[in-house]
Amino acid sequence: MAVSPQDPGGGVARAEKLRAAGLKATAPRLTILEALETDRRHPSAEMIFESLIDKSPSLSLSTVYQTLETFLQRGLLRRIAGAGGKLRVDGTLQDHDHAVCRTCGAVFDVDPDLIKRPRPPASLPHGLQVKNLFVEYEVLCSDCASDE
Amino acid sequence: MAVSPQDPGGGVARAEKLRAAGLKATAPRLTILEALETDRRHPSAEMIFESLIDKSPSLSLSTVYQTLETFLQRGLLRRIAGAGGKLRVDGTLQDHDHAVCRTCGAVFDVDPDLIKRPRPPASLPHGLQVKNLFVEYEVLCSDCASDE
DNA sequence: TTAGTAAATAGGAATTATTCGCATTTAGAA
DNA sequence: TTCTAAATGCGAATAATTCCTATTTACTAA
Ligand SMILES: [Mn+2]
Ligand SMILES: [Mn+2]
Ligand SMILES: [Zn+2]
Ligand SMILES: [Zn+2]
Repeated sequence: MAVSPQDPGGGVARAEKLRAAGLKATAPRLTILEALETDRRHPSAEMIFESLIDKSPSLSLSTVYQTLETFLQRGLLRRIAGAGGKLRVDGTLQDHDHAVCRTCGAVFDVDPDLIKRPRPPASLPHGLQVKNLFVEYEVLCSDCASDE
Repeated sequence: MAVSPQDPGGGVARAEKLRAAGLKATAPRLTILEALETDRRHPSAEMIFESLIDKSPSLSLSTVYQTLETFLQRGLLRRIAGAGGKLRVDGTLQDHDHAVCRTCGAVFDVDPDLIKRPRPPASLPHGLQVKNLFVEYEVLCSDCASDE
């Protein structure tokens, strides 16, 4: 993560991050992790694949899917419900919310301090254990606002 | 909606509801609307189709999809992002939140008064017009909590 | 170093969810 | 009743994701 003179590009740090999560530091995982750290689009699996295929011609889309799933399970990543329900991911683990354009599905980051977020109860009726509370804004982005 | 002695089953009221929304009161729409009023599962298109196919053997799945889309556009319905992002719908327009089991995808209603919901700003940076604010609980349901 | 081994990958096939195209039917208007 | 735009049913098409499995690879421990 931190880029030092001894580790240009942060590759060693990434490898350690993977091992710390109990994962082998393989080439596909390292490239995907790097993409996640730099890609601010809240990309889909396909978007990640497309962004890497030139540099890593042997990468396969199904590896991207698998890797994202693995990363999600290890908490290296969070999933966003993009418009239409397709998988979008966010490599930024810092606390923040999302705004999704109801028309084009674009995802925007929202400062979490913009609203005072409610503190969720630890459990709900029917024995539901609360793991997380999400706040999502349904918005109309400026592009989509024009033609409507 | 109201079931009177003059309208057993509420069929006439439903037909009026459709016409009031500018839609033809067709047989598929009437059955789907009824299903939506009574099905508390937050069903998918397929679930609705399955629940109706015996009573309406000529109903087609693509009509269910189309009808849901139409109802969504007219505000007769709301869409929920079920687990994995598949389409789930909620015929209950009353204000309430949802809890989605991270493991099995089951959807539960949550009393909106459980937390004090933040009031969203009318707009966000980048010219985003806020249309709606959703609060969603990510939970572990009691079934899924046992085997984990 | 050098095997040995379990884990991970590539690539294609399969599955699932959803959408599309179009010929036929139908609700509601006239 | 007749007419017509709108809605439906059906199958084909597409898109997203998952599955299968032979091959490769990262780490282990000798
Ligand atoms: Mn984000
Ligand atoms: Mn509900
Ligand atoms: Zn937009
Ligand atoms: Zn569950």
